[in-house]
This record gives sequence, structure tokens and C-alpha cells, in this order.
Amino acid sequence: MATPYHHREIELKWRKEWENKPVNVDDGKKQKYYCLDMFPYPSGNGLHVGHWRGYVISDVWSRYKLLNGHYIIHPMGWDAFGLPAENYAIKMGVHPAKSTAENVSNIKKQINEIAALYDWDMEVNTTDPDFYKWTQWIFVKMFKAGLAYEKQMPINWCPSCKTGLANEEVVDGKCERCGEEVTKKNLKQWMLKITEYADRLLSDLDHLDWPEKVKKMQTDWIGKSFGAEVDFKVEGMSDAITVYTTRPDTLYGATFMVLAPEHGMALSLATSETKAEVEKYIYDASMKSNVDRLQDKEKTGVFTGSYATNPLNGAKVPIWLSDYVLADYGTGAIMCVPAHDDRDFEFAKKFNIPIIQVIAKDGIEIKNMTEAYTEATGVMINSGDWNGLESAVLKKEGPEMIEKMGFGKKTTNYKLRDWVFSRQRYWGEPIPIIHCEHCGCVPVPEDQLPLLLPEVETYQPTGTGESPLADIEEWVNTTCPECGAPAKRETNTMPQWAGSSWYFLRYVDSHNNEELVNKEKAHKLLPVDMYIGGVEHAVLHLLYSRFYTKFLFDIGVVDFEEPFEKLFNQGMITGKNGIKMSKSKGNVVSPDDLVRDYGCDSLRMYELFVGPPELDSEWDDRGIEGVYRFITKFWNLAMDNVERNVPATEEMLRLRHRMIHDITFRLENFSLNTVVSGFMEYNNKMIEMNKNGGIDRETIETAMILLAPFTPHLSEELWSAFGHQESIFQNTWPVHDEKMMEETEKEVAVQINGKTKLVIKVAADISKEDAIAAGITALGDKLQGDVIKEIYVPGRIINIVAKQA
RNA sequence: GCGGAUGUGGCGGAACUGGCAGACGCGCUAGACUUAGGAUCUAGUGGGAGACCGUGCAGGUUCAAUUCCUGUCAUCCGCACCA
Repeated sequence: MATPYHHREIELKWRKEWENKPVNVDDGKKQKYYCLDMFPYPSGNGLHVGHWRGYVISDVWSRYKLLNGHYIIHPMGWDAFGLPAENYAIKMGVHPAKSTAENVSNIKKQINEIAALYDWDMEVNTTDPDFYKWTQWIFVKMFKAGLAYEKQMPINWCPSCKTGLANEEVVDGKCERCGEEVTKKNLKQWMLKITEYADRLLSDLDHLDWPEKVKKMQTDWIGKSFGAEVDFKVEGMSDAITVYTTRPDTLYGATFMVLAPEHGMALSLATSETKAEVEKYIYDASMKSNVDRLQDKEKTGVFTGSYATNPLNGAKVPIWLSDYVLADYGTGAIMCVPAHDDRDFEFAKKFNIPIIQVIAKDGIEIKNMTEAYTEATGVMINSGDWNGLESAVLKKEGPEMIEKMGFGKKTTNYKLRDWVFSRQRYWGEPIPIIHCEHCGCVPVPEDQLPLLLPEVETYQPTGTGESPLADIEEWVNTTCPECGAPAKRETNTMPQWAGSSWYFLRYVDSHNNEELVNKEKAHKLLPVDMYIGGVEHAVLHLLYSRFYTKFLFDIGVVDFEEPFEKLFNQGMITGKNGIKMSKSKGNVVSPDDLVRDYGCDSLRMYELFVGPPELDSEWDDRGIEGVYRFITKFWNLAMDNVERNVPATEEMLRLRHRMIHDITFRLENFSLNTVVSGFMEYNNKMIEMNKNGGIDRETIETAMILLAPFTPHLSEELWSAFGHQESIFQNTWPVHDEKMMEETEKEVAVQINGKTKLVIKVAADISKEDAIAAGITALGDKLQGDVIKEIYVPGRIINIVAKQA
């Protein structure tokens, strides 16, 4: 009699229906809500259940917002340039453009199985010339603004990927992409002056609704510190060495100085006796890779033979070279206070340099320091007229004092470095610059963009530091747009991050040939309200995107400074024992079979049910049975009442309003796994109630609407079975009524000394005295000794505190 | 080394501002219906015979602690000579 649940039929039917009559339309009146997924790179491996999770989370959220009356911007696109796509193409022996197109079409098919609200009219692909025209345009604008510049410098080089890397792409001295140990290579590189935005990138984090973890990672990456630059005169030389310190309070304790081996003055400080040794040290340091340099626990160094003068007390301090000082941070030179810095202490011990304590730890001077005292807490000693001052105060006010005394200045430093933007690879946006002998670097005129990536026979990386594009003479040789003389094109390409740093802006106007994005559309539809993706981009993509957006704000393209108002990082879905899903591990679970056997709705729900969305979860296929049973049971329950018209009892009303309240509350808190368990609980209760002759239609319909973001096909089908012509998504999200949730009777635990002995039912509005009396009566003989305290927590606990006689 | 997160049955996980620990689901056990069932339904399922014991471990605060405090261990993640 009752229609059984056939997920396949239903899902196909509604997929078609929604295509003909979209449920998410901009009527010009609704408030927009932009919910964005981090767009995928179209790999040949296709999607696994882990990819689904993020897309399901964002779609559930989008549909929830849709039911709350918003017009949803929920686009999808392809991050198709870059190493993964190119490596895949090389491996398969096909042109990356071809393999990319194939992969996009496959993955698109798989993504459509999620039945998300994606608006494919907005689709973008970073390798599409109509798209990368604007990626290049941004670069030209940055060049004109002085933010893109060329520099010859030793950069991070991955010998396996055969390309230069940005600092952000080096993890533990290894390539973020392939795990190969990163070496150094001296190359002429395009750089982006992200450091110019360091302060804004830091301070604007405050206002963002992002996970604290990600904010902290960006804060640490930017690494702002306050301190002073201090000039130390070198004996017998006119030049001074400037050091950077965050601890000006310890200046009296500086007993030596150390310069990075790459420091400009390193060689000139050597005396005739030390010259050979100094030269050798500098050479050795230059040969060390990042990894070697990090792993050398033991400090090394060489004395230059020269001395400098401590500007504060005139003390003569020896000048050393050591690779524990970084050339590209601060001034590349430091003053060393071994008593109050671990590294300086270690160095001083090894090379027998005096250690002078200048901060009294716990008010005392230590005879033989066995370790540095690094805290700025305590009173100054051995510090001339600073004696007796608080170290913490001096640390803060020192920079200004030094500036007034005329041998230094107050400064700020950042760990953030400029962004190495050139890649020596084929599959990327050509950098639109022409090198002219007379005019220098000239950007390709904006009206000539896009500068197309030329066809090439071999797109394998050369490994020489030159891009494969350098081989194409007819492309490289061109004329200067300024003077018309013969000139050469830049042959490096942009990193993968170039397109992904701004793609989210393009979605809302993806077919615009005149502008990156129309101003009105940008104003109306941007920025992104909710951004969902993995935490692995915490400092890469997310920092770059913020930088790009700020730049585009500065040149008037957009009217906001931050691209992503709210960020959610979903946890990873792993295989058994928390092992990351990968082809080589053979533990990849494909969604395809699960969709076929259980349906899209079941898989959507199970993706959420596996665990809290922000944590990693182990995948277990068996669990999907549970949600499938739930869906079937709800279907049967609804179908059982499709012909009935049962009046709502108080119990039903209470259930309905509690259900609305609980589901909404959990959804708002992004506790999506408990939303699912909540549905199961209420469904079980409804099934019990239904045994007494049915449930009122409105309660069941309410459940359908609440379920709609999770199981859109099921809800839509049942909604229509209940006789509704319009889509279920035409509804607005149900609102609960607090009064309807209240019960007249409550179950209360009765405890003796905090231990539950039994449970009784009392009236919800019972007085404390009556509740306690009822509790004591119920306890009877169990209660012995003198009652010394009675506690009643309304509706929850009666606790009788008794003392044994 | 520094910073952060996590730790609860056989498993995934619940528990809002301290208030009946183990919701919900998987798995398992028994039974029912079946020719059969890996379908469905019903009952049970932290440990212990028991009073009781149980949320990584050891303390503390409280009438009451998974929740708060102190210490400690383990796992995972991020940063790592940034002066």
C-alpha cells in the first residue's frame, strides 16, 4: 500500500525539476549570501568522500540561508594552472590543456552528484584566457604601483619540481608540494611587495570571524616585533654596524656582536690574520642548504678580528660571524647578550666570551650562570645609570631613549618576506613583461591582454632556471611597446596562487570582457560571507587573497578590504587509523558506489554524521546504513500520514517546537553531526507517537523543511506527496515558540550527597520545599543520618546532603 | 624548544551557562517473521554477582566536576636560531 522509498528515481526526478525551475533566484529584493567553497584543482584522480564533506557542509549552509530568505551565491570553478595539473599531464604524456579539460569534465560530473546549489553560469577556470587576462592585468597594475619588482637573489629551489618557491611553500625545509629537500639557487625573480601590506594584513585580522588558529598562524607568519636599531662603531673604520634588538634593556650586557656570513661588511671586517678563516666560513655557509643550516644544532662561528664599541658604555666588543644570524631579517647583524639570550649564551660558552648579567633574576646576581635568563622581569644591575630600573619598562621605553641619545632609532620588524612570484614552469600565466635594452622592464599594454600562453612542443621543466617558454624564439622575440626596438618577453610564469588569489571576485561577473568585475555587481554581491575549505591554506592562499583584495581596494576595483568575512575549516576525512586517503595507500573511498546504493541524500547526511565538521574523521562505510535507515523510516512515517489529517495534540506541538529549536540551535553552532543525531532522535519519538493513530501534518511537514538542507530530494518529494505544488525551498525556516516547548511535568533525579538514587516526576512549577519533600518521601529508608543541606535545581536535581550518624 | 588542539564503552561520537555520563549511530547478543536472509521488526548491550566503580593520569575546589583550578602523560597539528 505505502509507496516504498526509491532514492534513485526520486533523486533523478528532482535533479531535472530543479534544472528547469531553479529554487535559488535573485528577485532583486532578497539579501545576498555568498557561500564559497575553496575551488579544486582538477586532478585526474577524481573525488573521494573527503572532498564531498566540504561541499556538503557548504551546500547545507547555503540551503539553510536560502530558507532564511537569502539569495545564495554559491559558485564553483577550477584552479587548473600549476604544478599538479602539469605534473599529471607530463606523467600521462598529454598536453596539460587537454588533460585539464578532461579532468574538469569528469570532476564536474562527480560534483553534480552532490546536488549542490551551484550556479554553473558563474563557473570560472583559471586557465581560461578570459580569466587569466585579469590575473595578468592585476600583475601589470601591481607593477605600475611599484609592488612587482625584479630581483636577483638566492631563492628556494625545488630540484624535483624544478622551480623556485615562495617562503610560504617551504615546509620544514622541504617542498610543500612534493616533499623534496629545498636547495638554494641564485636567480633573477619577480617579487611582489606583500611586505608593504604587512601592517594592514595584521591589524585587519581582528575584525574577521575566522578560527583563532588561522588568525594566529597568519599573525605569527607576519611576525611583527618592536625594538630598536642600534649603531655600533667599528674600531678603525668609518662605518658603523647597525643591529636590531627587541631587548634594548640588555644593552649593557652586550659582550659581542654577530653578523650573518652574508652581511655586506663581513669580509671587510677580517684582518690579515683572520682573512683566510673568514673567507672559508663565508664560503661554507653559502654552500649549506636550508635544511643543513636548520639541523646544525651546534653553533659555529668565526672571529673577524675586529672590534666594535658599545655605544652606551664604550665597551670594546669582538665582532663574530655566524650562520645562526639570518641575513634577511632585521639588519643581518645582532648585538649579543649571552646572559639573557639562549642562543647567545650557547655561543658565548662555546667560544669563551664573557657573560655579564644585567637583570637580577628574583633580585639576585647569579655567580655562575648555567643558562640564560631570558625574561624581561627584574631590576637592572651592572648597567651604569640604568641600575635599579625595571627591565620591563626599559624594554618598552628603550627604543625611544636610544633614539634620543642619538645612536639608534625605534623600529618595527616583520618575519614576512616579499613573495617570490616567478615559476620556471610552463603551465601558468605568462608574466606580461617585456625586457627592453633601452626602456628596461615594460609591461604588456593593458589592451593587449591576455598575453596568451603559447603552444610548445616540450613543456617539461628545463631545470636550468629557465622556463620552457625560453625555447620558443618567435614568442620570446618581440618589440618594445615603448620604443619599438627589438625586445624579449619575460619567460617565467606565475605561481598557482596567482589565479586563486582573486577568483572569488570574478564569479559574480564571470563573463565581463571589459572589467575584472563590474563595480555595481561587486558592491551588491561581494564579499564572501562564508568561506569553507581545509586548513592547509591558512597562510598560503588565504594570506595571498587578502593581499590581492587589499591591493584591488587601493586601486578602486572593489570597495571592501577583506575578501572572506567568515571562514570555516572542515576536518579531513581519513581512511582507517587516521591515514590520509591516497591512491598509493589504496584507501580511497569513492562516493560513486555509495550514491548508487544509498542515494545522494544518505551520503550527504552521513558525511556530516561521521563526526564534528571541524575535526578529522575516520571513514567507515558501514555507518551509512544508519542514516539510510533513518531516511527510510522518516519516509515511511510521512507516507503513513499522507492520507490522514490528525489533529495536533499538545505532545505533538511540544515535539514540533522542540525539534525546530534544537535543530536550529545546533545548525547555527555548526554542530552538524548532532543535527543529524537530533533528527534521528525526533524521528524515533515521532514513530512512537505515530503508533497511536498518526501525527498531525504540520509537524511532519516541519520536519521535511528542517531536513531540506540536508536531504533536498527526500524533502522535495515528500512535500509534493503532501500535496504542495511549489518547491519546498519556497518556505521560510520554521520558528519555534518557547511557550509551546514547556512541559507540565518533569523528571527529576533524586540524589543523596550528589549520587543519584532514583528519578521522580514532579510538576514543572513545583516549589523548592515541595520538591524536596517529595524527594525525601521517595527516598524513604534510603536516606539515613541527619539532613544538613537540601538543594533543588528546578526541573533537574533534588540533592539531599546527609551526614551519617 | 615555543604555541595550539585532542584524550569519554568494542567503534564513531553526545552531554547548552558545573546538575541523572554514554544521547544518536555502527557493531554485537537473543528472539520474531521468513524456504532463506547480509531485508525488516522486538528486546538487550560501560564494568562488576553485589553495595558500588567508571570520562588519559595525580591532586584540588564544590552539595554536585567530562565541564572549573594545579600538576602530569600521550597523540596530532602549527612555528622553529626572527635577536
